[in-house]
Amino acid sequence: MTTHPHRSAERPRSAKPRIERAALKLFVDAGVDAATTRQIASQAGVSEGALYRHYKGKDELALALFLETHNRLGEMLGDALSATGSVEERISRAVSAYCRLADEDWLLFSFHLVSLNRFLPHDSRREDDPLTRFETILGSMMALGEIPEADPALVTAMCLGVITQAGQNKIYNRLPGPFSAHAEAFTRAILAILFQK
Amino acid sequence: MTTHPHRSAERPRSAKPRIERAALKLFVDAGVDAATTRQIASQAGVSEGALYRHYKGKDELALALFLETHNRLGEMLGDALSATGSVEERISRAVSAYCRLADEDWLLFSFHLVSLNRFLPHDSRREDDPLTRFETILGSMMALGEIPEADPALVTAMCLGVITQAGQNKIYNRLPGPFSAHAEAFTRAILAILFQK
DNA sequence: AAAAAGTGAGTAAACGCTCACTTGTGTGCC
DNA sequence: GGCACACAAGTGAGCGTTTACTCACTTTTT
Repeated sequence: MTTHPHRSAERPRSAKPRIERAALKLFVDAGVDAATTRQIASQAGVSEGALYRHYKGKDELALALFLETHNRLGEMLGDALSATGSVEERISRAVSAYCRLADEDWLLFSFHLVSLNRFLPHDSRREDDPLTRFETILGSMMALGEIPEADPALVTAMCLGVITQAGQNKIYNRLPGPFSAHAEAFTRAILAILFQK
Repeated sequence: MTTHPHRSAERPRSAKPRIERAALKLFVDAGVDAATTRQIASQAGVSEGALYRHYKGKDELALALFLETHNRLGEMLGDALSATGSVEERISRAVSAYCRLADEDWLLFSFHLVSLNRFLPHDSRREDDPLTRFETILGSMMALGEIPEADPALVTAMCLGVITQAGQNKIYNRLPGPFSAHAEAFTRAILAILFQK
């Protein structure tokens, strides 16, 4: 009677979450390649073999953790940006949602940020990729005359850079406090880029 | 008589440059950890031992290649931003110099961009760090009333993000052409962020 | 002829992963 | 309810492979 199908998370029913947290921490601090399966198991307080009951291997574990954020980000951006409302409102909602996701689980989020280089090139321009989503929607905003015409790929990069670089700097401890604290500043900066001159 | 103190680069006097180019390519494509010394040597067309005549090991090689860009960037930003002229002129010069550096040796530049995560945390807030340089100068611009007051750390992140994310996207082949082609757009975006509202 | 650069087989260590085994957990049967 | 059973979860010593690096030696440069 210690385990039910819908038991809440009072006591760890399995080692899986602890393995994931330990892996995340090591992946962010040392990199996926440098973090060893032994370190992950040790940090999680389980044996090395336990990892392989839940994942085929270290790479699959890393990919799963990356996609957890990546896919949520893709959906979230799609929802927020294609909703109704003015451009200002839509951008503001997207930025807020992004920041909320970051604060909700900063470790998971920062792993996504630092490992984009590892996984994104393989993610060859999927339709539901956050970057592609943003670019597509900016393109349609331009076509509708809601924002000035420009190179969508370039504007996308510049707008997203406002937030991603802030995230990087937060990882380097150069930006204190919750990420959401800067949501309004991000929104205004992005709008300034979109409507510049 | 095939080698002089100031012989130009017609024929490789040593394997060092070829090792560096091979390492750069592998480091960018696969990551520093995943690239093996055997691969580097093979790609460079030399034996594995040759690497150790020029560097203590793989890590030192990677760090040297990183610092080559990092230090130049630090000097360059200091020069451009602390020069005379209007804010617009100084920002424009800094951006142009940054883009020129990128185009001059894109491989070396992109290695710097993708490996910031590996080396910057250890680079604990050096005075001549590009990021710190930019932040310091933005702070003094604010103190002089040249740009509106704001959190310098946050504004620095947002401004640099405009360029760094564009660089990342160029690495992912999402931005064709030379990096300098976007210098003017970068400058305008940064100025829009600085002078927003 | 001395020094620097290059060679490549060899080494010790570390890695991801396996597997025979033990432990824990929920289920059907009486 | 109690018990045997099936299966999922966890263990950790051990395996094969790969790795960064060394070193005695050869070649090239000055």
